[in-house]
Amino acid sequence: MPRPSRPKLSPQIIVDAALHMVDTAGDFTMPGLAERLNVRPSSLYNHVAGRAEIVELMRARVMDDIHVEGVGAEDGDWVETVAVLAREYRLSYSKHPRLIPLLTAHTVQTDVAFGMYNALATAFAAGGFAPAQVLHAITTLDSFVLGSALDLAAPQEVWANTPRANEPMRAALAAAGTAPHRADDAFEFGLGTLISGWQARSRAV
Amino acid sequence: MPRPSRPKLSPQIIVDAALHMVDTAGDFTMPGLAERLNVRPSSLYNHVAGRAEIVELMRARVMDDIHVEGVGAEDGDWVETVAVLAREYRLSYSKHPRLIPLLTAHTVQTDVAFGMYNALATAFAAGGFAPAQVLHAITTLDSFVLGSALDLAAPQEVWANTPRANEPMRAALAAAGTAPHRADDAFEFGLGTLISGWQARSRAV
DNA sequence: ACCTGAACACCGTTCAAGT
DNA sequence: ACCTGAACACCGTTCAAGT
Repeated sequence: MPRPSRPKLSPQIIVDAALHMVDTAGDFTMPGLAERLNVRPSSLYNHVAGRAEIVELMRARVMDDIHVEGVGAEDGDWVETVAVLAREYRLSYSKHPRLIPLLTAHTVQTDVAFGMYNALATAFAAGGFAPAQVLHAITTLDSFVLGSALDLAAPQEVWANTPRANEPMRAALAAAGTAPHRADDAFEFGLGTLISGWQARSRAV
Repeated sequence: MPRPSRPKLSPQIIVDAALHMVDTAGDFTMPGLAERLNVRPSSLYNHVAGRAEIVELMRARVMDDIHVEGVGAEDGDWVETVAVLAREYRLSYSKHPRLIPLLTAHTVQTDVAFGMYNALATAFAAGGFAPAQVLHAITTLDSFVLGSALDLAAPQEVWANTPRANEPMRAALAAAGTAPHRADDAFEFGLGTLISGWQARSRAV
């Protein structure tokens, strides 16, 4: 069968399949992708430039998943706006935790996330931060969310049975347990810490 | 020349060369490594298990570079201790920024960094945090430092000429400029934010 | 326009053969 | 003990050939 009346492939279809492979296997290859789509590897190149472009399309997919509409108008609470955006940002990552390591391979800062950056800038400016501080605050949140997302992809029993922990560390590990939402709790705690810090610095101005 | 009286290779030598390749080229391959060491690729396997182990050895090299001795004894200021450790932690990453993406590929939490985790646990416990919060605080710092390190590997003109920025964002970008230490400033700002937040929560207990 | 088959350069790894 | 050469399976990509 040389060519069906309707194409068997599209960027859309390819990205879906690649994302599924990453979710289940932690990575993807062009031959593996082709097999999954019942196609020869060379066929993929009729729709995407190559492997790198597929990664970028997955990045865009995740970023587009972030909802910013409506959040954080002029109606006041900049702290709440930042918190909502941060959670939304991380939530979109958490849907495909194993994708994150692939995305950090190049750190190509596409402008896909600009909707969120704009919303954050508005919120921090409303909080009274100077322009230079606004960018730093956004960068801080960005670093924290990305780092937290990497934590999601880590194996569950990260710090299990560890003989080399001292007393405070051992107590901390015992208290945290291996709760399935340990990473979630840690994220909320960290976000709370950042917000407390921003509030303190906002008042200090 | 089949075999010299003294070995031409060692894990030490291999890691040095790999690190140099990553620093200059952003990545390394087994053939490239071998060529640089004037050796055939298969020779490498007499000293390391494979490519993955080389990556782990580079990770260990970076982590061992962190100095924790002496810092944060019982002598009081837990905030200062945390700040020193965070800077030390990030400094060791910043010496090989292009290595970070390779390290995040697996997020293997080796216990190489346990000296620092222990020191952090002691400091946060001294700050009055409950055991469960201690682990969350450490995780927060870990995420933030790792995310910041990735920022270091990013290209310089990250947010250059961007038409889609709104007014607050544009002002922020203009204020920050493309200072060579923009990432450094952002890190210090973020660390300050976290510390303010921890202090606020410490007092609140 | 889009799928295929064959080909290429490259990679990571293994292993018997050498000294 | 340690380097080599040959070999293997696999990968990403190209491109002329088909319809």
